[in-house]
Amino acid sequence: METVGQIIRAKREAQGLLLRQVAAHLDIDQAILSKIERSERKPTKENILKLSEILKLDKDELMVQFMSDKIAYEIADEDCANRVLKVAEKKVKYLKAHPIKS
Amino acid sequence: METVGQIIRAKREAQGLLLRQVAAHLDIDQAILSKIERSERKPTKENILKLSEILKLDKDELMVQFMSDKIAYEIADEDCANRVLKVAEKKVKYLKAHPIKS
DNA sequence: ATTAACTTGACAATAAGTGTCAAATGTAAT
DNA sequence: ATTACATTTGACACTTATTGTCAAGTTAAT
Repeated sequence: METVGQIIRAKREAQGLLLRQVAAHLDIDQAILSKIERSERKPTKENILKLSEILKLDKDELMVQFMSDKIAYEIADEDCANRVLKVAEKKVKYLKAHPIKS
Repeated sequence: METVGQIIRAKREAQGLLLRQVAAHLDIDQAILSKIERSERKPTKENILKLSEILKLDKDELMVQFMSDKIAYEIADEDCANRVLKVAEKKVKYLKAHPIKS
Protein backbone atom coordinates (compact mmCIF):
# COMPACT_ATOMS: atom_id res chain seq x y z
CA MET A 1 0.00 0.00 0.00
CA GLU A 2 1.81 3.07 -1.27
CA THR A 3 1.49 6.50 0.24
CA VAL A 4 1.53 9.63 -1.89
CA GLY A 5 4.95 10.40 -0.49
CA GLN A 6 6.37 7.09 -1.61
CA ILE A 7 4.91 7.52 -5.08
CA ILE A 8 6.46 10.94 -5.38
CA ARG A 9 9.86 10.00 -4.10
CA ALA A 10 10.06 6.96 -6.39
CA LYS A 11 9.18 9.03 -9.43
CA ARG A 12 11.48 11.89 -8.52
CA GLU A 13 14.45 9.60 -8.09
CA ALA A 14 13.60 7.68 -11.23
CA GLN A 15 13.88 10.98 -13.08
CA GLY A 16 17.12 11.90 -11.35
CA LEU A 17 15.68 15.10 -9.91
CA LEU A 18 16.86 16.65 -6.64
CA LEU A 19 14.59 17.76 -3.82
CA ARG A 20 15.69 21.31 -4.40
CA GLN A 21 14.79 21.20 -8.08
CA VAL A 22 11.32 19.83 -7.56
CA ALA A 23 10.71 22.06 -4.54
CA ALA A 24 11.62 25.11 -6.62
CA HIS A 25 8.96 24.16 -9.14
CA LEU A 26 6.43 23.86 -6.32
CA ASP A 27 7.66 27.15 -4.89
CA ILE A 28 8.27 25.69 -1.44
CA ASP A 29 11.33 24.98 0.67
CA GLN A 30 12.96 21.64 0.01
CA ALA A 31 12.57 20.80 3.68
CA ILE A 32 8.83 20.59 3.19
CA LEU A 33 9.12 18.37 0.16
CA SER A 34 11.44 16.10 2.09
CA LYS A 35 8.81 15.84 4.79
CA ILE A 36 6.00 15.26 2.32
CA GLU A 37 7.90 12.40 0.74
CA ARG A 38 8.34 10.76 4.12
CA SER A 39 4.71 11.43 5.10
CA GLU A 40 5.77 13.72 7.89
CA ARG A 41 3.67 16.51 6.37
CA LYS A 42 0.71 16.47 4.05
CA PRO A 43 0.88 18.14 0.66
CA THR A 44 -1.64 20.79 -0.31
CA LYS A 45 -3.82 20.34 -3.40
CA GLU A 46 -1.66 22.95 -5.07
CA ASN A 47 1.43 20.84 -4.31
CA ILE A 48 -0.23 17.77 -5.79
CA LEU A 49 -1.09 19.57 -9.03
CA LYS A 50 2.42 20.90 -9.52
CA LEU A 51 3.95 17.58 -8.57
CA SER A 52 1.89 15.78 -11.19
CA GLU A 53 3.19 18.28 -13.75
CA ILE A 54 6.87 18.11 -13.05
CA LEU A 55 6.95 14.40 -12.28
CA LYS A 56 4.65 13.49 -15.17
CA LEU A 57 2.22 11.66 -12.97
CA ASP A 58 -1.48 11.43 -13.75
CA LYS A 59 -3.11 14.37 -12.03
CA ASP A 60 -6.37 12.65 -11.15
CA GLU A 61 -4.69 9.49 -9.95
CA LEU A 62 -2.35 11.45 -7.69
CA MET A 63 -5.26 13.47 -6.35
CA VAL A 64 -7.13 10.26 -5.55
CA GLN A 65 -4.11 8.96 -3.67
CA PHE A 66 -3.77 12.24 -1.83
CA MET A 67 -7.39 12.43 -0.71
CA SER A 68 -7.71 8.76 0.15
CA ASP A 69 -4.57 9.08 2.27
CA LYS A 70 -6.13 11.94 4.15
CA ILE A 71 -9.42 10.15 4.73
CA ALA A 72 -7.84 6.83 5.69
CA TYR A 73 -5.62 8.64 8.14
CA GLU A 74 -8.48 10.49 9.81
CA ILE A 75 -10.70 7.45 10.37
CA ALA A 76 -8.30 4.51 10.61
CA ASP A 77 -8.38 4.47 14.40
CA GLU A 78 -12.17 4.24 14.58
CA ASP A 79 -13.56 0.76 14.69
CA CYS A 80 -16.56 1.86 12.68
CA ALA A 81 -14.33 3.07 9.86
CA ASN A 82 -15.90 0.84 7.24
CA ARG A 83 -19.42 1.86 8.07
CA VAL A 84 -18.32 5.48 7.90
CA LEU A 85 -17.10 4.96 4.35
CA LYS A 86 -20.29 3.19 3.32
CA VAL A 87 -22.48 5.95 4.66
CA ALA A 88 -20.22 8.62 3.17
CA GLU A 89 -20.67 6.93 -0.19
CA LYS A 90 -24.43 7.21 0.09
CA LYS A 91 -24.18 10.84 1.09
CA VAL A 92 -21.89 11.69 -1.80
CA LYS A 93 -24.34 10.02 -4.16
CA TYR A 94 -27.11 12.07 -2.66
CA LEU A 95 -25.17 15.33 -2.82
CA LYS A 96 -24.28 14.77 -6.46
CA ALA A 97 -27.91 14.06 -7.31
CA HIS A 98 -29.13 17.11 -5.38
CA PRO A 99 -26.57 19.86 -5.96
CA ILE A 100 -26.73 22.90 -3.72
CA LYS A 101 -27.88 25.99 -5.53
CA SER A 102 -25.03 28.45 -5.05
CA MET B 1 -30.64 11.94 3.76
CA GLU B 2 -30.49 13.20 7.35
CA THR B 3 -27.67 15.34 8.66
CA VAL B 4 -26.32 14.97 12.16
CA GLY B 5 -27.89 18.30 12.99
CA GLN B 6 -31.33 17.15 11.96
CA ILE B 7 -31.00 13.96 13.97
CA ILE B 8 -30.01 15.92 17.04
CA ARG B 9 -32.71 18.51 16.77
CA ALA B 10 -35.41 15.91 16.24
CA LYS B 11 -34.32 13.96 19.29
CA ARG B 12 -33.89 17.02 21.46
CA GLU B 13 -37.37 18.28 20.66
CA ALA B 14 -38.87 14.83 21.09
CA GLN B 15 -37.48 14.89 24.61
CA GLY B 16 -38.74 18.40 25.26
CA LEU B 17 -35.26 19.73 26.01
CA LEU B 18 -34.20 23.31 25.40
CA LEU B 19 -31.07 24.37 23.54
CA ARG B 20 -29.75 25.94 26.69
CA GLN B 21 -30.21 22.74 28.69
CA VAL B 22 -28.44 20.53 26.20
CA ALA B 23 -25.75 23.13 25.55
CA ALA B 24 -25.02 23.30 29.27
CA HIS B 25 -24.44 19.56 29.32
CA LEU B 26 -22.01 19.94 26.41
CA ASP B 27 -20.39 22.89 28.17
CA ILE B 28 -20.80 25.19 25.18
CA ASP B 29 -22.88 28.28 24.41
CA GLN B 30 -26.36 27.55 23.13
CA ALA B 31 -25.56 29.63 20.05
CA ILE B 32 -23.15 26.95 18.93
CA LEU B 33 -25.62 24.16 19.47
CA SER B 34 -28.18 26.11 17.49
CA LYS B 35 -25.71 26.37 14.64
CA ILE B 36 -24.77 22.70 14.87
CA GLU B 37 -28.40 21.67 14.58
CA ARG B 38 -28.80 23.76 11.47
CA SER B 39 -25.50 22.52 10.01
CA GLU B 40 -23.99 25.96 10.15
CA ARG B 41 -21.16 24.64 12.30
CA LYS B 42 -19.71 21.19 12.72
CA PRO B 43 -19.72 19.47 16.10
CA THR B 44 -16.50 18.22 17.64
CA LYS B 45 -16.08 14.56 18.59
CA GLU B 46 -16.46 15.64 22.18
CA ASN B 47 -19.80 17.27 21.33
CA ILE B 48 -20.98 14.09 19.64
CA LEU B 49 -20.15 11.93 22.63
CA LYS B 50 -21.95 14.18 25.09
CA LEU B 51 -24.90 14.56 22.75
CA SER B 52 -25.30 10.80 22.51
CA GLU B 53 -25.36 10.68 26.30
CA ILE B 54 -27.91 13.34 27.02
CA LEU B 55 -30.12 12.56 24.02
CA LYS B 56 -29.86 8.80 24.48
CA LEU B 57 -28.67 8.23 20.96
CA ASP B 58 -26.39 5.36 20.01
CA LYS B 59 -22.86 6.67 20.35
CA ASP B 60 -21.36 4.71 17.48
CA GLU B 61 -24.23 5.42 15.14
CA LEU B 62 -24.03 9.14 15.83
CA MET B 63 -20.27 9.07 15.34
CA VAL B 64 -20.71 7.33 12.01
CA GLN B 65 -23.15 10.01 10.91
CA PHE B 66 -20.81 12.73 12.09
CA MET B 67 -17.72 11.41 10.34
CA SER B 68 -19.50 10.44 7.14
CA ASP B 69 -20.95 13.95 7.01
CA LYS B 70 -17.47 15.38 7.28
CA ILE B 71 -15.99 13.13 4.61
CA ALA B 72 -18.89 13.50 2.20
CA TYR B 73 -18.64 17.25 2.55
CA GLU B 74 -14.91 17.37 1.87
CA ILE B 75 -14.97 15.26 -1.30
CA ALA B 76 -18.43 15.77 -2.76
CA ASP B 77 -17.22 18.35 -5.26
CA GLU B 78 -14.54 16.09 -6.70
CA ASP B 79 -15.61 14.03 -9.65
CA CYS B 80 -13.35 11.20 -8.50
CA ALA B 81 -15.14 11.05 -5.15
CA ASN B 82 -16.17 7.44 -5.50
CA ARG B 83 -12.71 6.25 -6.41
CA VAL B 84 -11.34 8.15 -3.44
CA LEU B 85 -13.68 6.25 -1.14
CA LYS B 86 -12.77 2.91 -2.70
CA VAL B 87 -9.06 3.53 -2.30
CA ALA B 88 -9.55 4.87 1.22
CA GLU B 89 -11.33 1.62 2.06
CA LYS B 90 -8.33 -0.39 0.92
CA LYS B 91 -5.98 1.82 2.90
CA VAL B 92 -8.04 1.51 6.05
CA LYS B 93 -8.04 -2.24 5.64
CA TYR B 94 -4.28 -2.16 5.26
CA LEU B 95 -3.74 0.11 8.23
CA LYS B 96 -5.88 -2.07 10.46
CA ALA B 97 -3.99 -5.18 9.36
CA HIS B 98 -0.61 -3.48 9.86
CA PRO B 99 -0.95 -1.27 12.93
CA ILE B 100 1.74 1.30 13.55
CA LYS B 101 3.94 0.51 16.51
CA SER B 102 3.48 3.46 18.81
C1' DA C 1 -46.82 44.10 24.69
C1' DT C 2 -44.34 40.52 27.30
C1' DT C 3 -42.00 36.62 27.64
C1' DA C 4 -39.23 32.76 26.43
C1' DA C 5 -36.77 30.18 22.81
C1' DC C 6 -34.04 30.53 19.27
C1' DT C 7 -30.97 32.85 15.72
C1' DT C 8 -27.59 35.96 14.00
C1' DG C 9 -23.33 38.31 13.44
C1' DA C 10 -19.22 40.59 15.26
C1' DC C 11 -15.51 39.46 17.61
C1' DA C 12 -11.78 36.84 20.62
C1' DA C 13 -9.08 32.84 21.74
C1' DT C 14 -7.04 28.77 20.41
C1' DA C 15 -5.52 25.17 17.45
C1' DA C 16 -3.95 23.49 13.02
C1' DG C 17 -1.66 24.12 8.84
C1' DT C 18 2.01 26.00 6.02
C1' DG C 19 6.22 27.98 5.58
C1' DT C 20 11.44 29.61 6.42
C1' DC C 21 15.94 28.96 7.96
C1' DA C 22 20.13 27.08 9.68
C1' DA C 23 22.38 23.44 11.75
C1' DA C 24 22.94 18.39 11.79
C1' DT C 25 23.30 14.18 9.47
C1' DG C 26 24.16 11.05 5.77
C1' DT C 27 26.70 9.59 1.53
C1' DA C 28 30.00 9.21 -1.98
C1' DA C 29 34.32 10.53 -4.09
C1' DT C 30 38.95 11.96 -3.69
C1' DA D 1 39.67 12.11 6.79
C1' DT D 2 38.37 16.00 4.18
C1' DT D 3 35.45 17.84 0.93
C1' DA D 4 31.22 18.37 -1.48
C1' DC D 5 26.61 17.77 -1.92
C1' DA D 6 21.90 15.93 -0.78
C1' DT D 7 18.82 15.19 2.62
C1' DT D 8 16.85 15.53 7.27
C1' DT D 9 15.74 17.69 11.53
C1' DG D 10 13.95 20.94 14.71
C1' DA D 11 12.98 25.56 16.30
C1' DC D 12 10.46 29.12 15.09
C1' DA D 13 7.13 32.54 12.53
C1' DC D 14 3.13 33.47 9.82
C1' DT D 15 -1.37 32.44 8.26
C1' DT D 16 -5.75 30.30 8.16
C1' DA D 17 -9.36 27.47 10.28
C1' DT D 18 -11.80 26.14 14.17
C1' DT D 19 -14.11 26.84 18.36
C1' DG D 20 -15.95 29.72 21.43
C1' DT D 21 -18.36 34.08 23.82
C1' DC D 22 -21.48 37.71 23.92
C1' DA D 23 -25.19 40.78 23.03
C1' DA D 24 -28.61 42.21 20.06
C1' DG D 25 -32.18 40.59 16.85
C1' DT D 26 -36.01 37.63 15.47
C1' DT D 27 -39.87 34.50 16.06
C1' DA D 28 -43.88 32.53 18.25
C1' DA D 29 -47.14 32.03 21.88
C1' DT D 30 -49.72 34.09 25.19
